[in-house]
Amino acid sequence: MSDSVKVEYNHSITCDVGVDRHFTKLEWKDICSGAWGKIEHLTKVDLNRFTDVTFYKSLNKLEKRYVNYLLLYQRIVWPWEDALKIKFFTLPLEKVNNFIWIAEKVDIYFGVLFQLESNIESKKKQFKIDILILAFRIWAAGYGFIRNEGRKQVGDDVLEIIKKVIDKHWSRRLIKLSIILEKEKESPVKKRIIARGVPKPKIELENNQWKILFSKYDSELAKSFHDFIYDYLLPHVKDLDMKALPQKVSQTSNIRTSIKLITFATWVSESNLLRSYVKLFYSFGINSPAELITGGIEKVIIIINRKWSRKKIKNFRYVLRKWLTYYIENNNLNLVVNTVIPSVMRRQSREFGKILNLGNAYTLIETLLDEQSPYINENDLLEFRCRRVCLIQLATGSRVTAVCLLFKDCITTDHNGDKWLHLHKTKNGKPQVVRATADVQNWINQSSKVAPKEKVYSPKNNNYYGDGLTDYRLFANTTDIATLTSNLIGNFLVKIQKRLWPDTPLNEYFTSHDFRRMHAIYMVMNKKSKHEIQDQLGHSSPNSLIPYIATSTPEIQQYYSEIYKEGVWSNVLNKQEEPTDLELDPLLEQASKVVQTENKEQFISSLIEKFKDEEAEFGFTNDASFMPINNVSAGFPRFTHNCVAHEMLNCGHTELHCFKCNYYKPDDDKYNEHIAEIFRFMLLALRGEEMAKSKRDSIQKELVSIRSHDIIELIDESFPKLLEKKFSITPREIPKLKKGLWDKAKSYWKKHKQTKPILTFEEALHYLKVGNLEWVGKEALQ
DNA sequence: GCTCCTGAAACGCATCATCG
DNA sequence: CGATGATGCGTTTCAGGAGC
Repeated sequence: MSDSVKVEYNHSITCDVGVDRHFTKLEWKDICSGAWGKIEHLTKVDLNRFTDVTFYKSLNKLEKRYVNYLLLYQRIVWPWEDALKIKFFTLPLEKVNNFIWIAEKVDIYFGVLFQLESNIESKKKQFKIDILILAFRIWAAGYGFIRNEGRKQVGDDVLEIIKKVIDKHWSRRLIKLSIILEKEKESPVKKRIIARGVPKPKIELENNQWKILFSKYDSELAKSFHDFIYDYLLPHVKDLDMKALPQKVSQTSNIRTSIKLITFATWVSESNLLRSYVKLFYSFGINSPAELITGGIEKVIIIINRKWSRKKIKNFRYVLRKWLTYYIENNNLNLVVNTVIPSVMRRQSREFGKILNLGNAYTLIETLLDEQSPYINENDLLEFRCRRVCLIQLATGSRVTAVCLLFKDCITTDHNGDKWLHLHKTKNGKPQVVRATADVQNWINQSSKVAPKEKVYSPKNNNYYGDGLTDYRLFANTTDIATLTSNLIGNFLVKIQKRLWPDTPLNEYFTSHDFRRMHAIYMVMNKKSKHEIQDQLGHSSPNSLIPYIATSTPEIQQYYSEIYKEGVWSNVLNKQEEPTDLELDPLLEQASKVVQTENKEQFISSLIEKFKDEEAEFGFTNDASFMPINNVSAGFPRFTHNCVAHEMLNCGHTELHCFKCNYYKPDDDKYNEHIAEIFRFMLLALRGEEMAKSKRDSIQKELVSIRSHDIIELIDESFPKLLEKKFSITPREIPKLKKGLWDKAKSYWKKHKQTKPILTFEEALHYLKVGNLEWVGKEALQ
């Protein structure tokens, strides 16, 4: 009888898994064959004792082996803390289905998990062992991977528990394991473990920031700013996921609802600004809207005008005007925004047109093109992807995010057989199509081979300007969970440039946007039409081209002048100038010698061809990486109320134009200030004359400088108009005053032209006052 | 003027390399 | 295998450039 039982036993169930009992002698013989006598006494001990690690440790080697087998057959279950630390001992894992299953899955998914190392057998072997160790540890805690394997199954909740308990050393294996389980339908796991937390929604971060602010600055003003940001501005954010909102947004009926929709990014930046202003105003002792409106803001503006950059001041005025509009309407105040925060009509000198070191650009491009460059690790998935993103950007002139978010099927073929690249996410919202050269097609093919296998979601309301879509993409970050971001491209570029030129300061490194600039320069040099360039760069306004062509080659200057003629510059200067009569400095002459190649389609190769021999001459040419467009850095404070011209009427382009304009109404008490401003223009005229003599002196920087004689003419016109009509000075006195001021300017120029040729407005005012020039003061005349 | 996006920098933590 | 220090990825914040 016992024989028949044995046969039956061996035949069907072999040995029960996951039951609360010891092994029988028969079972033991079957699974381990031997030494029953040495461990038989353990079968009399209560099973619960074996879940105690200290008890386990007190056992001898053979006795421990018995416990190991209890674990293998899940007769006992250890707590997570202990189970996840079990050292692996050679147990016949193949006897349990759970392990056979996972071993098979490792074979299947290794290539997916390690795309660039799928052929390395040793790595695969080691990885399999690691996963089996981990699987056994989880098993020891009572969990199997699929139904009917083990006491319970590993689900998403269990993975979270393991993640918390597991040793750091093992966490990355757990992550890989979770990816396998996620992909397998037999496993209840739905979501893999993510190494780093998913980026928090930006709205949550903003909420936290406001909370922190209120804990320190719980003022009426902070409350008002907060209400503006949340009650008024937030409902105007387009594509906002309303589930993410912290509370119901209250709609007040008397608020204008017809404002333009803004993006989430704009909302975030204005929220940021207002929070920083709460702190700023607090330091001025201003903590309520009332204090702000009744002179507070003016006090602050005077201080920040000295300290802050123009951009920052502009933001300050802009955002506060926006808030004030809301505040006035919301409280039915009888106030005009412009009187509280007047808009400044100060003429601003603009700086743009980054000068690229084309010699280094050549090196960088060559490195990126080199399939076996020692500077780039093609076996690193991230570097592999980043290299191709940069090249595609270079070849198409697209923006970095547009390339990072590309879909897998971004290339289409038209009826002529031409290939086109679809950039579905662009800055201006309109999808863009550009020609895909053979190079581009090649890079996209290579990328698609290691592209993420799953759809990748790109959230819209976070830091990275996503497209809000879940789709098959060409690129992704190292985990394939999230999209490649501009930040990662930036890191990549810094990394390889550190390897390329370790001694070069970081601020001279190329950024991803420089690829767009290089592309634009290339097109300009190849005499592409403006429309072609606009199309390629996806610009809708010709003005946007200026930053890309305000660099320094003759061809580029040609474009410069054409755009200039179209009147783009009319806001800055009034006199149209022909750049043809400008002297080229030696660098520019070099550039003019660059030979044109006709092969326009293969952009990269011809670009390299072009710069190869010019490397030495194309180094950084000066210390400034930005070219000042105009050498009058204006400083004269002029407010809107001074100009009573209709706002659509362009009242002039420099202060001098304003001074002679009939619509100009200066403040009576600002006579000295106006004289000081004219004084500055006199200095400028003198400087121009001097420069005309020494000619070649840095013509590049003076491309659009105001000619001396124009200035002198303007001074001649504005002097009588301003002084006679606005400040009621008799015509007889005016020539005397003018001559006096000219003399003063000339003597200043003689003395200080080497050390300080240009004065800011405030310096000029100070100089005139302290230099005993009472005779220019109005009081002196009376 | 108004809006959208890039880029620098700081931080925090995962991962790598190495060793006992 | 685990401890340790170094490296570097990814997140977050902020300033200001780019585009219309």
